[in-house]
Amino acid sequence: MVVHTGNRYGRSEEARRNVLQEADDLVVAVGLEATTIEEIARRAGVAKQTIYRWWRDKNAVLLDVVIRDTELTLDLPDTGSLPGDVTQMCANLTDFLIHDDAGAVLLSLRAQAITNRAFGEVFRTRFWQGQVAREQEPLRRAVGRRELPDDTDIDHLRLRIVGPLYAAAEEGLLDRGFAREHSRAVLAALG
Amino acid sequence: MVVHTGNRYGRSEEARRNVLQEADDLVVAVGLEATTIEEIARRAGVAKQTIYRWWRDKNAVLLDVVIRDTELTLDLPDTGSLPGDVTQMCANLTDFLIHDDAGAVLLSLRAQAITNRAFGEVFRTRFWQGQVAREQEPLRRAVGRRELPDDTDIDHLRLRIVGPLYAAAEEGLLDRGFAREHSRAVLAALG
Amino acid sequence: MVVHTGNRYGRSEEARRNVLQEADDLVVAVGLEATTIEEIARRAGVAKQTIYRWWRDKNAVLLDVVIRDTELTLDLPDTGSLPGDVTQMCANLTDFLIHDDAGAVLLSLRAQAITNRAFGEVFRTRFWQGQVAREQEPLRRAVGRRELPDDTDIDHLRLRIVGPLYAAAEEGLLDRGFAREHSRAVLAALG
Amino acid sequence: MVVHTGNRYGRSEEARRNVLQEADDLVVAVGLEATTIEEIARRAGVAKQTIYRWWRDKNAVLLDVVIRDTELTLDLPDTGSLPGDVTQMCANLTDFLIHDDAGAVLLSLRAQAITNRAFGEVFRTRFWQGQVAREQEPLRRAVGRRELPDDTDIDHLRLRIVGPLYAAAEEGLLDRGFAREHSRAVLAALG
DNA sequence: TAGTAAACGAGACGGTACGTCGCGTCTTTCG
DNA sequence: CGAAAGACGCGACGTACCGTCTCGTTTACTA
Repeated sequence: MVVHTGNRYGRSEEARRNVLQEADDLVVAVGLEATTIEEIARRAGVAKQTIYRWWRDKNAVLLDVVIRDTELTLDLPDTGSLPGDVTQMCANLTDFLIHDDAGAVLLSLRAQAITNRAFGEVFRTRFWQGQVAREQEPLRRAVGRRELPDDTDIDHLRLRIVGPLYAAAEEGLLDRGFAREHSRAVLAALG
Repeated sequence: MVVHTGNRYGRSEEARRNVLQEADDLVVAVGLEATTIEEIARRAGVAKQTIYRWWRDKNAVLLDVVIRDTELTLDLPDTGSLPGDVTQMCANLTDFLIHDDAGAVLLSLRAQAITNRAFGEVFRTRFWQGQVAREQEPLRRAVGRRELPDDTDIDHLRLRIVGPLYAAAEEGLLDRGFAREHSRAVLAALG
Repeated sequence: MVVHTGNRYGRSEEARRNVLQEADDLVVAVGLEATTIEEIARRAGVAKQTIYRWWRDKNAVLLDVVIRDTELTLDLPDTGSLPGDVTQMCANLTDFLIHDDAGAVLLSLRAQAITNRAFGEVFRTRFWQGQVAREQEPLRRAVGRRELPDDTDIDHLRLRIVGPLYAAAEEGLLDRGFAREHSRAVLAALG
Repeated sequence: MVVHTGNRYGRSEEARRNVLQEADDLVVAVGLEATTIEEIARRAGVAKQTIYRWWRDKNAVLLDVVIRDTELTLDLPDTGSLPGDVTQMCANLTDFLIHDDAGAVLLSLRAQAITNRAFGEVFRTRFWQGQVAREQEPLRRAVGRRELPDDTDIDHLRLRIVGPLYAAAEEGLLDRGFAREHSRAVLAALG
């Protein structure tokens, strides 16, 4: 594979990687609002214009960070049963939010989508719809397997599962124990 | 009550009210990030300095908006039983988040507390701790009444109750039906 | 006289003076093209926005430098005769172009008016028309005194007088001797 | 003559011609300052690098435009007498400055040499010294013919002849009538 | 007649300065 | 002495060109 350094045939892979990396680091270090394009550029050893050439703004850069990392982490295998899938999903999401730098970025972007309308639209279209679909998948499969009734309100159930996890993460109360306990409680209620 | 217009005897009540009102309106109209102190001042017919004299920044103004309105709305009476309290709390919170302008501001500030570290600290200290206490109250009372076991993890339960509501509000899926259905499901799981 | 430092009742005199001074110095030091607004601001201890608040751009700043200094220097007294006036005018213009920092700025702006169309328009309207009038004045007076015929082509004569001075200044050939010799030759031709 | 389109054995004649042509046109159309290398390249159908391969910068391109055209136009024949030579020189210079596109470029570069020090040096060395020599030539010949005294200050006389023409051109007052009138007046003064 | 090396088009890159926006501070004058 | 008005220093924004670079193509001579 040929690595381009920036010419008519493609952008610089190195620049792209550095920008994503430093943007991620900065958000983790100082928070999203204090993160600036100029500082990302400075730390990535990249010209500001190189960032603007490929991304609309700071949020778009971070969206790429999240998209890259979530697709690796949050696409979960079919364990064959609803309890297994839900437990797995809670564990995965928890690990991502707590241990992965991109998890912190995700929480920030989810917040940014609320305070910035234009970005909210982009966030939902480019990322959140997919994330919602990922979160619905185990439930749809369970309906297919007759583990859940046909008329199950998928979104409501989905929010009962993940809502507390996001809320706990925002309050700093999320950890693996919380996730374990939570999936147990949710599954008990379904039983 | 004497209304000052700004002199040696105290601040102008009118200015204070206008600022809070216009700040609220602006957040609802254009979102928190697009809301600026200069525009608030312009629309409130108030000098920028008058805002800075009484509030640290934009977020502090909005925090006052939320504090004023939550204390009226979300302090719920003791209905005498856990099911009644939980149902009431979900209904109240839902109404606040959906129908009250200050509810939109609250969602925005909750988001801002994530992206802006310094404000996060203030938000937690000045508002969120109180809100958490309000949300815990029905559960503590239920423990007192022996409706819940002594070793109940209050915070976990609290997040299982309100987490989905906040998450649903952020996704635009929250309405009274959702709240009713949700409190029913949560209570069933506790039964 | 009250010296304002920047408030609703007027701009900061100090800022204005510093900007004009440093702009002048910079042009003399590094040339007009290498002079930047950012460097002027830095050296004047002034915010960039403060410059943009009062001047359209770098050229406008320098135009003010020139206007301020030419009006003091180049408005010449009526000596009572054409030879006296012309000699005086050549001497004054020469001294200004050679010894006054603003003279260097004038030569630069005269050049800038050629390479930048929009500024050319401003330069002619705000300064050069006045300068032309000043240069014509002695000749008009001479016509009034019957020292020159009624049908004298004022502009042509004016350019025969000052054209060589500007050209010599641009080539670095201008000095007091040149000016003295030049006015003598021009007057001899008129005699 | 072989026309190369760009290969190891030489540069592309077509590219060279197009660049000079479009640079010239652009300066005439929008002025020197608004003329950019990128726009020249775009209009000439040439890569930016092709320009930088052969010229240091925009000014160097335009200097070539002027050099090419002045050498054709401004090298004047010996008419045999000072009056003939001076009249001819004024007429030629006037025609060049007014009717030839390269004349507009020359006025711009003469201006640029003032505002940009580095280019000023290049301009003088590569072009202006030669132009000065061309302008001196008729006067030197006249000294040789004893039409002018041995101790004539050539440069001063030269500036008295061409200075008003350049100044008039810059003010938009130059035309053939002005040139004719001017050479007559200058010669009368010498008579 | 295929190989090869220079010039080419295209355009991404690291930079610098631009002109704008909003921040939070300040000073003046008025009521 | 609080308020209106608004200038100020500051810092980040997003843009425009600069001059440099690398890529893959074209083309004229060479072996």
